[in-house]
Amino acid sequence: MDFKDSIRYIPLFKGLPDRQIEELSRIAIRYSFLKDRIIFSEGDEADGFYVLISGRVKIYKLSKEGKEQILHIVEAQEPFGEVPAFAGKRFPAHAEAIEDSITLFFPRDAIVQLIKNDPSLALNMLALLSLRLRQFTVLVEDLSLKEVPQRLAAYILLIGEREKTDEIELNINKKQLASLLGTIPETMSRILGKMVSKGLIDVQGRRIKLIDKKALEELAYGAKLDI
Amino acid sequence: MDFKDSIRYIPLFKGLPDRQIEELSRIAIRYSFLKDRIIFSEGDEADGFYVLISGRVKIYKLSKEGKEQILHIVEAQEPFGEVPAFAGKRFPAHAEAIEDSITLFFPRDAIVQLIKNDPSLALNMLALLSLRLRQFTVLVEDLSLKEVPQRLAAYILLIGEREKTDEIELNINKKQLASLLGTIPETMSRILGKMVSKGLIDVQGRRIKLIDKKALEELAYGAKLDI
DNA sequence: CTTATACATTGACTTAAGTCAAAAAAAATA
DNA sequence: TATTTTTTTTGACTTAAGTCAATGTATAAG
Repeated sequence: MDFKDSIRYIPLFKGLPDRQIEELSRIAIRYSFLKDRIIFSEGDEADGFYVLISGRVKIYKLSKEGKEQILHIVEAQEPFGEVPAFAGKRFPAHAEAIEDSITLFFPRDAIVQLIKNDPSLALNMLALLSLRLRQFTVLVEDLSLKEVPQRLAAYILLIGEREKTDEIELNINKKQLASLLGTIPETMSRILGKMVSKGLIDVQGRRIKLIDKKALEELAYGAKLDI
Repeated sequence: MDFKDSIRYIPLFKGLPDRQIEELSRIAIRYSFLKDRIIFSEGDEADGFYVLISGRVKIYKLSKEGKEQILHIVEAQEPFGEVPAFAGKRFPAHAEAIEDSITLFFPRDAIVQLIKNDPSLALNMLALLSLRLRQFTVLVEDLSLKEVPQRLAAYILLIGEREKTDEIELNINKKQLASLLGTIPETMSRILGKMVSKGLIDVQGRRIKLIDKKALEELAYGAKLDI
C-alpha cells in the first residue's frame, strides 16, 4: 500500500523533503480500530508511535476503582503514543478508539533514524511534545486549582471560540466530557442544570447554546455558580 | 567567563562533540538567583531556556486565590523553561528559586541552530520532554484519581527508594510538599499525624522514618487510612 | 537572649463533589 | 415498531478535604 498522500499532509511531517516522505510511507504500517477498541494499555511495551488518519482516539488513565481521567482526545492528523519512542519504553496511559479509526504506526528505530537525518522532523516533534506539555500544565491547573463549574465554563467557551459559534455541538458524550474535565457524569449533569437555570446556556442533548457569555467568562475566570 | 566544564557534564548535552560544547559555552549566559527570587512568571515572553547549575527551583501554577500547585522541583543539571523554546512563546508556569541558585540561560535561536546541526542534541531534548510528559501523566492521575493519603504514601516510598534508606529527610518543607501533592499544609499535617498514630511512620521535623513499609505500600496502592 | 517572622499543628466548621440507587430519556439492535 | 442497552438526570446521603482561627514550635534577626 502507498500512504504517501496521507503522510505528506500530516503537520508533524511538514517541511520534510520528498525522499523522507517516501521513506516514511515505506516504514508506516496501517492499523484500523473499530469504535471501543483498545489500541494500547498503560504499561504495554512500545516500539513506535501512531498517527491518527481518521476517527478519534482517547488517551486516558484509570483508577483502581475504574474511574477514568481522559488526558487528551486525539483528532485526525495528530500523532499519539510518542512518549515511549523517546523516553522509557512503555506507554504511560491507555488509548482507545472512540470512533472507528485508521492509524499509521511508525517504528521507533526508523523514526530515530529519520530524526538523525532531518532536523525539521526533530523540530516538529519537539514542538509537538512542547505543546502537549503546555496542555498538561493547564490540565493540572484545572484539576488542582479550579472547581468543576469553572472548568466546564472554560471548556464551553473554548469550543465556542474554536468553532466560531454560539451554538456548539459536543463531539463527545457527556460521560466523556465529565472524564475529560476530571469529574463524573452526575456532577456534570447537575452543573449543566445549574447553568441552564441561571440562564447562562441552553442544552439540547449535545447542543449547547451560549446565552450569557459574559457570565460564562466570569465563571471561567473564577466567579461562583451558587444555587 | 568560560562555562565549558559546567556544560560538558549536563545530561542534556551528553554526546555532543567538543565543537558544540564550545559553541554552547559561548552562547550561555549565567544568571544567579537568591532564594525566593522569581525567575520567570507564567505568561512572560521567553527567548530561551535555562539549565540549573546549582541550587533548586520550583515550577508552579497559582490560582486566583493564591493557592499554589508545584509542577516540578528542578534539581541541579536539569533544564527548565524549555516549552516556549519549541512551542508558543510564553512560559506556561512560574519559576522561583527555593535555594540560592545558579543557572545558565541558552537563547532559543542558538539552540535551534545547534539542534539543526546535531541530532544527538535533538534526541536528548526529545527524551527530556518525553520524560516530563510521563511525569505529568502521573501528576494528573494523582490529582484526579487518588486521595491525598495515597499520594503521600507513594511519595514517601519513592524518596525512600531513591535514597535507599528507611529514614528519609525531606529536602523541601511541608508547605511545599503539600503544594507538590496538590493539597494544603493543614491536610498534610493531619494525614502525617494519622500515619504516625497508625504506626506507619515516625516524624521528627523533616525526618520521616518508614516503620511499616508494607502498610505504606498498600496505602499507596489504594487502601484506606481510616481514623 | 529576646523579639520577630515564618512554619506547623490542632480544633471546629463548611463545602464541593463523590456514592448509591432509581427513574427517565435516548440510542442501538432485533 | 418493539425491546434492549446505554446514557443522562434526579434525589438522598456521605465524605474527603477545604476554610478560618488559634496556638504551638522552630528559625532567623536584632
